Amino acid sequence: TYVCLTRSLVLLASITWEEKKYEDGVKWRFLEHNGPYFPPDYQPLPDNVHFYYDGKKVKLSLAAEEVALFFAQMLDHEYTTKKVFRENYFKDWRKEMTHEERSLIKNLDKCDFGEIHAMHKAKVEARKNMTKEEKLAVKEANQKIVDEYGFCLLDHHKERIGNFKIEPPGLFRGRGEHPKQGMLKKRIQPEDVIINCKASIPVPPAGHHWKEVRHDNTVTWLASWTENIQGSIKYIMLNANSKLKGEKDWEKYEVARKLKSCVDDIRNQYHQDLKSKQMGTRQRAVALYFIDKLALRAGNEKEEGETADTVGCCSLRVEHITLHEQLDGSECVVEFDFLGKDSIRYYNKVPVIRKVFKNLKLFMENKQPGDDLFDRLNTNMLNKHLSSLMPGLTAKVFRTYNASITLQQQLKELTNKSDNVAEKLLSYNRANRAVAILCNHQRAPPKTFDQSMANLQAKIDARKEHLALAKTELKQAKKEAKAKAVKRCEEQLLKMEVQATDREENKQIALGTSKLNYLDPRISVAWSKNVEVPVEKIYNKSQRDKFAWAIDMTEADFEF
DNA sequence: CCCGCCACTTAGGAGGTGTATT
DNA sequence: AATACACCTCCTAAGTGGCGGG
Repeated sequence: TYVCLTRSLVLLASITWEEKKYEDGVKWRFLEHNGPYFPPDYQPLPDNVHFYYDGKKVKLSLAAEEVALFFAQMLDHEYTTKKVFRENYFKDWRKEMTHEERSLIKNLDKCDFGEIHAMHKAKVEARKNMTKEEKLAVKEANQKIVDEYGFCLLDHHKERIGNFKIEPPGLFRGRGEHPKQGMLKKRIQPEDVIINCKASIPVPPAGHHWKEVRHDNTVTWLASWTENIQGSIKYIMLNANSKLKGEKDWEKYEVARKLKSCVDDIRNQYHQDLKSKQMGTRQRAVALYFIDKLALRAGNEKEEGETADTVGCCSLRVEHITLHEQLDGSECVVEFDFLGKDSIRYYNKVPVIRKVFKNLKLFMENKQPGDDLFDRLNTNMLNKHLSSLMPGLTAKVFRTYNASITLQQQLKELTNKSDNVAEKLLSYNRANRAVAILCNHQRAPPKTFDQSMANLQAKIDARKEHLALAKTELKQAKKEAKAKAVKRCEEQLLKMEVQATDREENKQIALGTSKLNYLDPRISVAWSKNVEVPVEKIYNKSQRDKFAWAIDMTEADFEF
C-alpha cells in the first residue's frame, strides 16, 4: 500500500502542479534570494533621557543601555513584576554591563527606568498620531524592504518568503511559567547566519560576512541561525502560499484521508490491545484511545527546567487525571486537568469504556502524583507502532483526521439548503467551532467582549423598534416601497441576531488554528460550492492564497 | 535503545489596518 | 472627520517526528 500511496501522490502531484517531483529528499534545483533582512542598529537615548540608580543619575554604556531599554519598554506588562522574569533579566543585563556598572548596579529594585519608559510611551503615541503622509511614507519604506528581501526564486517560480526578517534582540517572553522568561535574546549578526542557496550568493551587510554558505537542496530553508535561549535553530522559510508548502500541505491531508480508510481496523486493534498481557501494549492502547477520541497531542518528553511544565498524551502524569466510578450520571469518567502546548489548560470530563478505566486504575497503582501515567511508553514507540499499521501514520495524523472528518460531518448535519447566507455561515462557523473545541484551541476572551456584546444587543433592540415602526407604516400605506423597507429591515435584524449568537458562542474559542492547520480545505471548498456560498465568505485573501491548490482542484462532490 | 540534533508544523497574542458607524 | 471595533498580519514560541551515531 505504501508504494501505491506514494505513486498516487506523485501522479496526482504531477497533474496538479504540472511538474515532476524530484528524487528522494530533493526539494529544489535552483534557489536564489537576497538573504535575510537585519533589524536596524540600536539608537542611543537622547541626552535628556536618563537612567537612575538608587536615586542618582547614571550614564550607561551603549550595550547596557540597550538592554535597559528592553526592560523599560515592558514596564506596563505583568511580566516585569514576576520574580523569575526579574531575576533572569537582571542576571543577563549585568553580563552586558561594564566593570564599573556591574559594581555599582547590584539591585534591580533600585533601578529607575521611569524616564526611559516615558520616552518609549511618547514614541508609541507619536507614531499613532502620525499624519496620513507620514504613515504613507512608512508604508512605502516597508514595502521597499518586502520588495528587496521578501521574495526568492525557487525553480523558476518567484515565491514569497514567510519570515525574511532576522528576529530583533529583546527579552525572551516564554508562555506560561517559563523558567527562562526575562533572559536576553541576543542580537543576531551576519556572522551567526548560515545561508542556503544555489546560484548567486546574497551580499552580507557592509563589513560583515556569513557564518557559512551552503547549497543543501534536501531542505527548504533559505537561512538559519542558532538562538541563545534554548540553543535551537531558527529558519527562514517560504510563505504558506508557496508551491513547496502547498504540496506538503496537500500530502498531509492525503495521509489523513488514507487513515480514514483503515481507521476501523486500527480501532479494532487497539481495543484488542487493551487486554494484552504486555503492560507496554496496554499502555499504548490506552494512549491511542485518548489520542483518537480526544485528539490529544503525542506528548514528547521535554528537558526539565528548560521549558514550562506542559504535557501531551504520552507525557501525562498521574496528577493530571482523576478517576470517577460515577460522575454526573455517567460511569467510568476520567477527569483531565493539565497544561498542554503553550500552557493552555486542558480540562475535560470524559466517560470512557470500562476496559480503559480499569487499565488506568492499574497504571496508577503504587505511583506518586508526579509519576508518569504511561511509564512503559513514549512517542517514539507509539509512532513506530503506528507506522507499521499504515505508512506515514503518526500520532498527529489522528488530530488532522478527526478534525477534518468532524468538520465534514458537522457541515452535513448543520447546513440547510434553504437558509440564507448569514445562516449558512453561522452553520459553517459552528462546524468549525466543534473542531476547535475538540482540538482545545482557546483564546483569551477579547478585552472589550462584554462591552461590544452589549453594544450589539443595543443595536438589535433599536432595529426591532425600527421594524415595528416600519410595519405600522406598511399597514397604513400598503405601498410597494414600504414593503421593501420592512423586508430589508427584517433581513438586517436577522443578520445581527446571527452575528450576536456567533460572537457569544465564540468568546473563548479560536477558530483560526484549525482552519489553517487541521481542516482539509477541500471540504470547505466543496461545501461552499454545494450550498452556494462564495468561498470569499469563509476564506480571507491569505487563506485563499494558501489553499489555492484546493480551490483549483475541488469539485462539489469532493468527499474527505 | 537512547540521545542530541535538525527540520518542519502548529500556536496564541500583539498590534496594525481597514471599515462601519456616528 | 472621528471613533470604535472586527479582522488580519506578523511574530516567534512551542510543539512533532525523523535521523544518525554511539
